[in-house]
Amino acid sequence: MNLFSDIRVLVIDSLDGMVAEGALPAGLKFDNVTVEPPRDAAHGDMASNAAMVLAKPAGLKPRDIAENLAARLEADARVASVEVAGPGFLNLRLAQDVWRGVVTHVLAEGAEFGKSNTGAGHKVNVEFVSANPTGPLHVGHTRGAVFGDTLASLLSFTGHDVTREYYVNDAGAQVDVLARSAYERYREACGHAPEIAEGLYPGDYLVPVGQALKDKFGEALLDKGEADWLAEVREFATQEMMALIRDDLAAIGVTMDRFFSEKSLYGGDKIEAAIKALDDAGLIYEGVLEPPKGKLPDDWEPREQTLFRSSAHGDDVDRPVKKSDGSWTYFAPDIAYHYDKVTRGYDQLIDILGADHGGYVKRIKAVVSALSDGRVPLDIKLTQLVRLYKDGAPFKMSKRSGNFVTLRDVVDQVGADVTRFVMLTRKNDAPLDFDFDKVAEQSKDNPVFYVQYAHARVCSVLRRAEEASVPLSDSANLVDPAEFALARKLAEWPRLVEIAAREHEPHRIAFYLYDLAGEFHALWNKGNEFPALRFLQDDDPAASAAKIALPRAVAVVISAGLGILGVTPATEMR
RNA sequence: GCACCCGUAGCUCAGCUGGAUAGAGCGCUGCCCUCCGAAGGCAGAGGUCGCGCGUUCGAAUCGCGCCGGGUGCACCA
Repeated sequence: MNLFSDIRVLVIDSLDGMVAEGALPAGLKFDNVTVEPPRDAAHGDMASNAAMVLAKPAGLKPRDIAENLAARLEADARVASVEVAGPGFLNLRLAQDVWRGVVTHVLAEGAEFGKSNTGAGHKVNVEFVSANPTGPLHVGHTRGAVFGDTLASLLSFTGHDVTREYYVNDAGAQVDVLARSAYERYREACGHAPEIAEGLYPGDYLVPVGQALKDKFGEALLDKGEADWLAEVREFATQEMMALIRDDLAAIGVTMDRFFSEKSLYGGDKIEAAIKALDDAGLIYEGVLEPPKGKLPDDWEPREQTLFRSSAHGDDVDRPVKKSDGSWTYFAPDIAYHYDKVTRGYDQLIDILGADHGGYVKRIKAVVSALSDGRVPLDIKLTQLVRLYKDGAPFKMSKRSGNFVTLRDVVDQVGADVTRFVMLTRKNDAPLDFDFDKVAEQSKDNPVFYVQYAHARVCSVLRRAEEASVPLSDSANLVDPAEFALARKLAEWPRLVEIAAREHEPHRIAFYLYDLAGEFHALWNKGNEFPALRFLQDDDPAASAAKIALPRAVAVVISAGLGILGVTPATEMR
């Protein structure tokens, strides 16, 4: 149930009625008619722009349309009053029983409230994290992990068939570097001093891998040349790293449905098939790229290469798929991977990348557009930097020394719930400050706490209600403006979910929950001043039951919202 | 030089397929516990929505051009 779309249906029906009676010309499109919560509560519960958007095509004055429409809307039992305001807004006030009904409805629906079937029959693939299997996940990956996982949950909530997928870059030069780094740790385990050359991965996390190699191979690899051990060590170390990464993901509650190996694209004809598909579309040719203007690399030389005409699908320039020596570029397996996704029958692809990969967006979109004939939309979401603060000062990370803050560090210090919520307190494309001290704080400055506290307060009330043998009733008794405001906020939940899912913006859930908690805390405190507004009415179980329905409904929605975010709702916070 | 992202209150940021007098938190000022959890709440001050054109009944939102900040820019993955 979405109260806003319900009322919009009422508006559209009324407009149809006007058409039937000749008050409006036939053939009007009502697509642009909206029913929304007004920014200013003084404008009522809902506002519609119907009269304004229809005035021109209908050749009528907005206010004339509005007044006719208003009279029709007022005939509906749900509508208490309608006023025509400003240039032709319709400001609706709904009957008090509608808001009481919202509470009842929320309680009846429980965790189902706000779910929708807008995504029914839609297969969506969300690819995220996809970090190189060369070490543990760090904070930047954490943001992408939380964002992707939450978006996936949100899309499930709206009925989509969602696949969470991780693309494993297990075929490039970086896994050779991993293998060499692990080999040094292996030598170390065998009693030799390791030589961690410049360019190798220095992190301690490879020490146990070295030990494991020794356990497996004994000292058999020591005398061999690199050519003889590289493949085996690479395979082993990559497996170990993926195990590490899976554990990291599990630590913040992320479970992938599928890990797609880049290596699996080689050897068969996967890449060849993908390139052929492009070729069949006339998008592959041999050519020489122009040097970039204004920034000429020192070693520029014209080279004839196999190129993908990505510029035909929105990219700025064409992109090489083969190097001048005939081997594939890194881009070629990316093409094959997205081709694979397209052929797996998804209706929508979503890639979540770090902002430093912004330069690849157009070419990948070009690939999907070309290979799906424009049928499969690809949305690429970039997640901006996470800036760490500790004791009020920026926390420096140095990749070169292997001294970076890992996902594990963060989760160990502040917990998965807090980490997840905080990662969504900014829009994905805005930089995020992550302050270890602020985030651990239990005060209203900390949005996670603020929302959790609201939920815990409801649970506290319910515990007391049980002690006082207050029966639970789904019928709410709302009288005060603060109570109606809260019910109104609850009614926005399904609409908010719909928008967040459509825009692929899970942060909206976090912001909504913060607002909802704010309305709840306001009402709670009003009970200090006006005892009649307290949820528990002394020695009056029936009155208490009617008052408790509203906070119970709040808890239902907070719980559902936090569920999408992957955060546990706290029942007490002592 | 080109592309993408960002520019909203002193600070950090929201802002709904374009809607009315642009919001929140922090900070600042002043208040509220014989009272369900004050780990909370209420009120006040504070803004040329970077700038300029344009589209529109209506622009923070859409288009174009500037200015400022970030990121990325040939066979490296």
